[in-house]
Amino acid sequence: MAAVGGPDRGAGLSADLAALLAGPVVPAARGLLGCLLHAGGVTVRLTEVEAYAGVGADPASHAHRGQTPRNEVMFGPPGHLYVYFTYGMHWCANVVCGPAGEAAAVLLRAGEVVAGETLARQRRPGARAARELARGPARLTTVLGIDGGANGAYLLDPAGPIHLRPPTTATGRIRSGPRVGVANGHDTQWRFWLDGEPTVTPYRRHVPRRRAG
DNA sequence: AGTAGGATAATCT
DNA sequence: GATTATCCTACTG
Repeated sequence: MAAVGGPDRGAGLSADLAALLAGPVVPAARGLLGCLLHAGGVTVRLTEVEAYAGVGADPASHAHRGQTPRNEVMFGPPGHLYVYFTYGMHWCANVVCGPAGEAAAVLLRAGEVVAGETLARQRRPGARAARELARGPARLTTVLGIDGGANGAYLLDPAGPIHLRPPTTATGRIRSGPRVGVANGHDTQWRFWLDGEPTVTPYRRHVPRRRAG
């Protein structure tokens, strides 16, 4: 799919962000690129995201088979954080999109640490280059100190402990491709990233894990 | 550079 | 009981 969209000049207002998140998930995902997510004393500029649709529409979505205790937040109003635990050790964070009742969300895959780098490095002792700090969905939550306790947090209150702000600088060109690591729906090119950003993760296809023994 | 395997537990069937 | 929207280490070249 060809890259679409030019530079987004001028920082939008928080009201614009709320309207964006209340709309369809794909434009919302694109609009989240370049936004600043602040949590735990660290600020990250989002460089890579993935869109997930609601019930029945997207086999890769956690909401595909309907509401469960885990994905409950996805069914609520937009602008909240959906956090889930996976692979026995990793937390991943999503921004809920669309009107309440429609369970769409945008997975935050990677970002650039723009503030609080000292704290970020303390949380990720193994990281060497700065670009590695929040390069990957579980790394991003680690750097921000996000875990299950942040599930459901409202992101559009600038005074909140975890909040999202519109871009302060022009965002670059947006590119798109297949989503990373999903078992189904890999034909849908719902991964979006900022062209040329070093913090974007390399694409990896889903590889089924064979059980031991 | 790229690939392979292990870690480790909530969630859903 | 199988699967998982991942990451790290170790190995090969």
